[in-house]
Amino acid sequence: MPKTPTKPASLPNSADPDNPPERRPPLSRERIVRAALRVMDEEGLEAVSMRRVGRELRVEAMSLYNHVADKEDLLTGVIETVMSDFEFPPDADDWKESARRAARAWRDLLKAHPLVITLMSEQRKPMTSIQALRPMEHALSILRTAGLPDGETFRAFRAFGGYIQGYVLAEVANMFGGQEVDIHLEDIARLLPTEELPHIAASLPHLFRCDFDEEFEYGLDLMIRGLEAKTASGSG
Amino acid sequence: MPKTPTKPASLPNSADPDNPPERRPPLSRERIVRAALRVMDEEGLEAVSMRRVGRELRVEAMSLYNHVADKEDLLTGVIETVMSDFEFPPDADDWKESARRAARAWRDLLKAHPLVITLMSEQRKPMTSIQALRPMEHALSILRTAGLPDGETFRAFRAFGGYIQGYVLAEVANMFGGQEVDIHLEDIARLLPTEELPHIAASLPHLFRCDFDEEFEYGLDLMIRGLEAKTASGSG
DNA sequence: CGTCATATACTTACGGTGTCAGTTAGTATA
DNA sequence: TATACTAACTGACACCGTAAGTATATGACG
Repeated sequence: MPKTPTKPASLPNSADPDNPPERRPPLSRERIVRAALRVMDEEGLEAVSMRRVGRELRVEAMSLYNHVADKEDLLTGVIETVMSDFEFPPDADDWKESARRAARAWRDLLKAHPLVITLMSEQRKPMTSIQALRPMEHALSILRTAGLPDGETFRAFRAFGGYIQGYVLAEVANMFGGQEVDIHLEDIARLLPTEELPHIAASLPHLFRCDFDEEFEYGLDLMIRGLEAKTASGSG
Repeated sequence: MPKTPTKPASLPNSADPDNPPERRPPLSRERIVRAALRVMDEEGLEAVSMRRVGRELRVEAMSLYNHVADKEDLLTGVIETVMSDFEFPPDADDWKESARRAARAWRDLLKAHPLVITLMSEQRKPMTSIQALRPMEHALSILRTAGLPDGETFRAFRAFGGYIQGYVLAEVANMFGGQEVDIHLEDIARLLPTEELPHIAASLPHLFRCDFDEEFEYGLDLMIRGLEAKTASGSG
């Protein structure tokens, strides 16, 4: 008996006296994307399925397709939404300080949703929405004030951007250790061929108890000093 | 008729006169991992399924489980295999040149298998196999010769490593454009709100026709100069 | 009121996924 | 020859993205 509507479920039923209307707010791309982001943050990237997002909104998976083209479109929306949450720090007098602030803000954003970086890595297409481009515009404007020749601004942006993304990726992915994997790393520390990998062995304590904030600043300093040296000595 | 063995298939049949033995080489973790790497390189990350890898080796998916614990283990193996293909460049007299060579080798490796970077981003666990650690050891040994104080070597490694990974990630993921997406980017160039994003608009030509090799060297130079400045002026 | 159009949510179904559990065949040893 | 072991295969389950079709609520217009 496939067609016995035992009850009209409890869906949008405008005239049902006993139970209240119980109208869910209407679906929208915004609500769907936010739900997907929530699921991603709380349960991981693998958990983000159309069915799971639908359940989050108490809706069947196929209903989502009224608002997003497909799953890839949904994930693109997630990236754009995260980008649009970028908090622009106030400009400082010194371009170096402005650059530092922007870099920190960028890192904070990526760390607030550690999986977007994997998402971007999977999508492999440039970000085109205006919200996603605004932080980039901000960064370019700062680098301009560093006195770079016209064609070099974008190079510097790529260099800084690369560093920030790469650093955070290594950080959140636990690529070279970190507090969260201490026990495991201490195990491998025991059976590490110390004579074959002496420098790694020597670095092990720094691998364990590293202050990521401090180390991030260190690399940032490297880039800024390098840029400074370059602008001082003319175009390299 | 589920149980009529019409033929013993053509599996390891030691005594079959008409058709030759046709013995496939025995399965092994190595062969499986290499097959997975091949599928990944040729058909993308999504294509790497147990069934697909099995088909590659003319074997059912479940047979792979005799040699790998699960899919994650297989993918870990892929990463380790790629790492073990790292080609150590000869050391130069100058540590700066050595660092440059190592950085290039690292980038070359990541670009040879552009999807391993996504893979590492997904795995989110440190690399522990000796092959995977050897390139890291090499990098650390170079940075030691730069005259860094003991505790700073690893920081510098993280900074350089972050830059390289991040740059290549942005490069292969087409995050900020590149030749492969020219047409698409030229489209968005037309409808870019130039007055709202002036610096991006000004950078568009560099976004289109950028020389990734050259830009990579630029950022590398930034880091090296920064490190130089730091070692010259004492511990920063 | 009736009726039609539109929008939006639901249902079904297909071929794919990872992998648990059970089966089979070929080989080495007792 | 009997036994044990290894390494392949088979079937099943619960999930996935999504094409195609169906049902219902709402608004427009008579």
